[in-house]
Amino acid sequence: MDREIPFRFEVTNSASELLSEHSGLSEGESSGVTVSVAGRLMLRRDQGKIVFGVLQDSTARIQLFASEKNTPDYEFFSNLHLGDWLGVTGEVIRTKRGEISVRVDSWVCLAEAKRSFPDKWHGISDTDIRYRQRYVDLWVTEESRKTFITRSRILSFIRSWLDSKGFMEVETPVFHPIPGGAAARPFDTHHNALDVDLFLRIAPELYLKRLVVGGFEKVYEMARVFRNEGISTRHNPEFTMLELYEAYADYEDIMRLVEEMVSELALEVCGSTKIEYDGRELDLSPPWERSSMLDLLSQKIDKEINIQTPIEELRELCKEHSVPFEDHYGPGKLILELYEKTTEPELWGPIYVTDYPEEVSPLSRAHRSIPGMVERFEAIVAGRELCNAFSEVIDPDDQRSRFNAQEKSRDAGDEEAMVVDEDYLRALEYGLPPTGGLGIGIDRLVMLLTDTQAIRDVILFPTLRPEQE
RNA sequence: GCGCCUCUAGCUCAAUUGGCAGAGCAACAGACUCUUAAUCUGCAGGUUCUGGGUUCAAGUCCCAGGGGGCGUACCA
Repeated sequence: MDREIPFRFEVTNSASELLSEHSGLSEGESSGVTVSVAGRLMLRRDQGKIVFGVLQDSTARIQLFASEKNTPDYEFFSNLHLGDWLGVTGEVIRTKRGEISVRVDSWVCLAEAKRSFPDKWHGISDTDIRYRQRYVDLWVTEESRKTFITRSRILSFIRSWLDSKGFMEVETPVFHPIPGGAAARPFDTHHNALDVDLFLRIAPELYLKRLVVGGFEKVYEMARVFRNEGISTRHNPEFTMLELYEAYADYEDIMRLVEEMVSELALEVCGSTKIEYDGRELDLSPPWERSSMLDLLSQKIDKEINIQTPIEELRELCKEHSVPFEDHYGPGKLILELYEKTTEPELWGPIYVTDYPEEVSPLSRAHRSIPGMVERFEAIVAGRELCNAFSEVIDPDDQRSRFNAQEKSRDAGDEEAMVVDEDYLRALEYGLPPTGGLGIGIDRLVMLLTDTQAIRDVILFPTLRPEQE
């Protein structure tokens, strides 16, 4: 059946518009209104001289009513395949059985489905097919479509929210000569004309702070970042991170910003600041609880710990709580490991865990009153780390010695330790004002607000091993 | 990386202690003028992920490989 496919089709209404605009029709009544809709044929019920179809567009499903009497090429119409794209023009009616329908007074095939669609009742249960053939999944898995619509709404809400607060969206390089701004293993690549090795960014942080040096006082980027690490329900090698920097602000300002933004976001996309994740309740309304990491840890292991605690004692505690560690770990790293293995897993949140050891936070400014610690916080929401933020290091000499300390641990075997970035130090030498910075994992935020358990469910095309012939 | 589980028709799933590989939907050919996953009749559809092995006989048991899932490690 070779049917000519037109180059365009004029749609007058979406399915959901038709359903709401004609909800007043009574059974068997015709509206007198002629409309044009387009979409995919998802169901077909052949009755002989009449046939019912269900047309789905991006908004809803609406029934088509075709009859031998009204519908041109009726034979062809009743032989359409599930999955075929149609453009239909006709009067809006309500059938005798009460279904709002478009009577097929004229129609055109807009694309033929040459492969048969999945089982119309069961859909696709094989997650591999769902991820690899997302173009089919989106049609047959309602939750999947909803999740990605919500993701889009989340992104546009965040953008307009930040814009309204005077933030400016910027784009910084994806290719980095030096991977920086986070502790992670990068992907590497090569530019032929320049003959230089480059890395895909693991974070946009250092470029964004250069922009604050440049005078853009409030900047943010929705940054796709790349980390060459394992894949799991919570990790995809490429993911989206929101980073923002605000001049003249400290980490407490950022805490207020995060709780305000996230709670308003929840209200917008979930209709409430009280949501449910994985069957558990979560109240996102501000203010969120705050507690220092040392307090939480000390309380958990029932022993007063601080950065002055002797390293032998910390090592003993690690052994005691079966937390693995390596010899080159300093007190700060040992404390962080202890906290992450013993305390963090039991937090549900939302809670701000504040003040981290300087040793594990090379870009965070020294705490104004606690020696050896920095002004940094992570928000734990639904038991997971939602964001990481701090008062930024602004002093170039301080930053240099932090980088040097990172170099040392790199030499000691830490492959993820940061590398000295001379140009970044040069930027700081021109002067960075007090600045608060934030990074939020957008994919995990979407998981939180869509109550999904796998990061693959919120990424349209997650990283998979390529199919083999 | 490591551990456990899994792979049967386009899709969703069966197949007893090892004994002729099946059903529903989709497709194909028909019937039917108000259906709602329509229904009914008929027909067709397979390298049971791949390669070895054990056996009279393997979808089923063993070995190796591949895909996928979950957990764990690294991490956000």
